[in-house]
Amino acid sequence: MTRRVTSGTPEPRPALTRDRVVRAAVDLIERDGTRALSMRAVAAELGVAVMSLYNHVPNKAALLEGVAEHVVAGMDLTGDPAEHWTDRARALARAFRKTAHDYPRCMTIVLTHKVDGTVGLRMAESAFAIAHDAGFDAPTAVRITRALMAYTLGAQLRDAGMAEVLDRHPDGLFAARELDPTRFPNVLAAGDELARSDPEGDFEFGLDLLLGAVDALPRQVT
Amino acid sequence: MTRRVTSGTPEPRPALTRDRVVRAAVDLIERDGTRALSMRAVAAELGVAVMSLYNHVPNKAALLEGVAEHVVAGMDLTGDPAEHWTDRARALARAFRKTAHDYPRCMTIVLTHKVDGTVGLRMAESAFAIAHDAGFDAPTAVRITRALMAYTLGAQLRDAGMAEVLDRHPDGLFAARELDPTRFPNVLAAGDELARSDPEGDFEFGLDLLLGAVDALPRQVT
DNA sequence: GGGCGGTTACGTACGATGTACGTCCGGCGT
DNA sequence: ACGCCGGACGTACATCGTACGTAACCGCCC
Repeated sequence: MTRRVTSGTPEPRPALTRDRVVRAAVDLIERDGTRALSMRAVAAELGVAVMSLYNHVPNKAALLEGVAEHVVAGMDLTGDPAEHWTDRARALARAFRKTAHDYPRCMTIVLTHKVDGTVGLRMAESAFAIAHDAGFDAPTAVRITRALMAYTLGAQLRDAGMAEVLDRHPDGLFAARELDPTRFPNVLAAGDELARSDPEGDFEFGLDLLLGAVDALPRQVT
Repeated sequence: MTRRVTSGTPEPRPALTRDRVVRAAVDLIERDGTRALSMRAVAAELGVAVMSLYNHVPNKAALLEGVAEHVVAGMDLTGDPAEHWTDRARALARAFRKTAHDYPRCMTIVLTHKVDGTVGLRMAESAFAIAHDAGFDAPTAVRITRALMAYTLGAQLRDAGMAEVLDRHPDGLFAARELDPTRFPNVLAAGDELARSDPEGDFEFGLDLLLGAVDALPRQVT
């Protein structure tokens, strides 16, 4: 069926590679959703037999892990050390948000599978460097980094869930449901204010609060 | 094989119910992990044929949804309105953390499947009531609520990932890996400080920062 | 009491999925 | 020249979710 590569005849098949497998998985996830990711689908995407994938990826879990790593590896974490540290932290968070915007479906993989490992290490390194340059001692810098990451991760998780729900019920969130006014007086009072969707604004609001509070913390005695 | 309930013979089978199905799923998840949850396993847990479950649950996704709802429904969200609003918010966040501690594996289901819907509504209602009582106008209260929920969710997500990684590599996080000192100078400098695991302390640290910052915000003109 | 319709438990069966295993082939070292 | 080894492939199987048809049981009306 499929011919092999021979020296004389240039083949359009560019040799299977772990990177190509991962990349195909990323494309497939972004196009058809995570639910549609199967080894067979990835193989079809590459025009390859299913079992050939296992020469480059031990199993599906590892493939997911590879997807997560690939996505975070694409983040631009470089910042200007001359800027105020809060601006550097903001830039870091926004870099995360940018790739979350570029790879929305893969990002949920990242959130659920790989808060740890080499993935988190890249972000942790950058964040920790910033906190350290800001003058905090190591224990405080660790806590600061963790708080900022928690907030950033959580905001992303919320936005992802919100987006998923929005395209499942294109009309407002509360149009379909009947809310018991005695159990939910405040959300009903808030009304369409809760339905308003401004993920970036919401994110920046909380980020400003958090960064402001951190910046007001006492520094290490030097 | 299995006899039916007849009026004369009292059977130990207490009638299949959606609630019993969901409860069995919760137990199974907490005992054997989310990976082990299958319709067949749930049926076996209840001593029931597989297809009988579908009389009470339309499909597996709905069962997961039921699990999430069950877990959040068990949260004690009652607070003392007389307390300072920041303490009420703290109590709310701690209530979430408590059920996260009681149902660690189910909580990841909640995080990934149900940030929205009735689940979130209960927390949103309580949180929004607190923010409203604190004197903020509706738009600000919404943003405050979202920021606090983002932080809480993110912290929980991080802790879950951390816990999972810790029991996969019982020895330290960095013992196994070789870290490139040129790429990760700061995390290496931090050393075992990063390996320290104090989820509650970390969580309270960030929560205090966030709540303090929010409390310093200007209130609605009344 | 005796059908009887609706509800619920059940068994069978099918398509899809992850992957273990054996085979085969092309290029490279000797 | 020849063996060998890594990678591509096909087959096969266990397991999954669930569509469908069947049968047992309930309460009800005559």
